[in-house]
Amino acid sequence: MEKRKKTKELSVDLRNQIVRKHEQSQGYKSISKDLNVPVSTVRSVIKKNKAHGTVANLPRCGRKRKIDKRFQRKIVRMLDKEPRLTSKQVQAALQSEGTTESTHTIHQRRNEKGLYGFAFPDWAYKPESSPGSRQIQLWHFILELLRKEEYHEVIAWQGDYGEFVIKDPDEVARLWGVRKCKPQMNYDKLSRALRYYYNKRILHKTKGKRFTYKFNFNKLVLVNYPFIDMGMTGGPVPQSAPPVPSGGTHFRFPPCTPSDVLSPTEELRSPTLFSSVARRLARGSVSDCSDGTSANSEVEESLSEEQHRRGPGPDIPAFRGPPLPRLSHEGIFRVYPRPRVPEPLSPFPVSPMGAPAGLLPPQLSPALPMTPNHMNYTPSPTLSPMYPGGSHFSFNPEDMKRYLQAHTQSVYNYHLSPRAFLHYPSIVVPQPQRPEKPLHLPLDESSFKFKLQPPPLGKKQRERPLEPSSSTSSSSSSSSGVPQIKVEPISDAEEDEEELMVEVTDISEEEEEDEEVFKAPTAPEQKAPPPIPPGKEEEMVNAGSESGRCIPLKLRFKRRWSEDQRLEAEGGAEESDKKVKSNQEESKLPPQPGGPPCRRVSTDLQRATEELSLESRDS
DNA sequence: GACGGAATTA
DNA sequence: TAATTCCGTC
Repeated sequence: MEKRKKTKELSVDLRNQIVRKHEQSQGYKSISKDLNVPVSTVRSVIKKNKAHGTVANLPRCGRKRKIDKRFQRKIVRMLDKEPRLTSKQVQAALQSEGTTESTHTIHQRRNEKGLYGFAFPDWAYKPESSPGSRQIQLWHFILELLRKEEYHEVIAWQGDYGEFVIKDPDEVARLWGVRKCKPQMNYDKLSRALRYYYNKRILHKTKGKRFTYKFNFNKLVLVNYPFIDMGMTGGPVPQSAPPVPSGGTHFRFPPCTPSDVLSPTEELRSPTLFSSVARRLARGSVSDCSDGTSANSEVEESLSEEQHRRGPGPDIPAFRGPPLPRLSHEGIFRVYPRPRVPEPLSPFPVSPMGAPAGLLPPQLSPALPMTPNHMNYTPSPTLSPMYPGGSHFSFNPEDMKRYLQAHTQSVYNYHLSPRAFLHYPSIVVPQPQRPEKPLHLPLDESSFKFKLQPPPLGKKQRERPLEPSSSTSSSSSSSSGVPQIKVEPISDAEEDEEELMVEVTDISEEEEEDEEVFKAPTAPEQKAPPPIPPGKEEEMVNAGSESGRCIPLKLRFKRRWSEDQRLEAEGGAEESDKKVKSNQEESKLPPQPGGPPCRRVSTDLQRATEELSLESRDS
């Protein structure tokens, strides 16, 4: 197993190197020589990588390449002059010079321009206005509307970073309906779709503001570019940094298997966390991309299935600690300065409406800085990751990197998930506004504070009587000083830390496995188990556990509760100490002080346990 | 209005 | 899989 992991890691690294070299137009043989790998490996790695859409389909070696290079230079020159040229415009220009080139190829050349190898996934190039296209995703459509000035009366950026307000819900819904060929579309339905984004962490609601939502650009970036290697350059990008990523873009090879997603190094940081994450990943990776052609999704996505069950984040309590002050945009701006430069690489092509052919905006038009980073961000209520003047959401990897780096600061401020950064262990998380109580990213397990939380109640559970275990905790919560699974109310101030809490919950929710941990080997069977009546399996487990040393979690809580009540009655001042002790002892010794020996199977006890369970359920 | 479950659809 | 549709609840 160990060995296998190592090989995997090595191969990922190797693959990255191969890809990078290939991106730098190095030939297969040369790569093979440099990296001491067979040419066939190089070929297969590159082939695989192309299949994932992460490497631009670079022209092959040989004569054809030279021709392509010529085209490329031409296109590049053209795009240098006018980055906002659409591929069609480039095509037209080339045609006027007697060269025919498909827009697809121009797209590719555009990708290769200056960054060699970072190709945006196909979805990003979907023609933005292809009426009737059912492929477009709502968030994409929203972004589209947001960047068009003509819709600013309908929907616009407003308030916080990434926050937008739907000024005319009916109109937005209508537009969405038109786009999706759903004439029956209305805001109610549209908003339902938006609400589904809460679980995916793409969007969340700005509480108290009508029709106001907020993008989690972090999530969008990670969903669509989960393999941008954040760690390779590190630190702020110098002011002189080129507007587009140059040769050294760090784009990881997309994982072929879930185990590739998390390198062993990452996993080592918190075996519990990461192995758990990896397990989930192994259950299936989800693509968040509209046409399924693009990069895989990442851990967060795999986690979201649980979040989905659990309900939206904001209702989940956050970690304890004082609310963190919001970072000013200026602060971020200062830390990561960046020249205003044209953005030729936006996945959102210039709208034909926004930039009619032949009437191209000046290079430094307000529409140009269109990256979702803070660098171009000047505090203003109307500003957004995308410049209001009909600009673009940039998936330029360097911008993504800066954006993410800047956002590590704002993780605490903008509802961004610290979990997202687990994928990028090398990222330096600036902590300029740390309170005394540091917010530990769960990289260091020992410093990670767990808070037990019951799973949130679904609608059904809310309506139905509580389960035995939860009724125990809820009944215990009525008496003070009693150990309990604490459910803390979330305040708006705490909301910012919500994500971390979710992280904790994600792990602690592995209930089945947690129970396994507490279980001792089952006692030898004494008699054939009677058929378990439906709905009584749990009781049977509880009862059965009495016969062995198997103490299910729920029963442990019950015992803790009665024990603590007893202690409380005695007025024990060293209660907490005892709790810890008893907790420790509990795991070693058979509990039930004064009760019958654990090994003796008492039918009375069984019955009592069953009754208790039933009672709890009924209450 | 906002939320989210459930069933359904493409 | 990403909505769409409907609807009960807060």
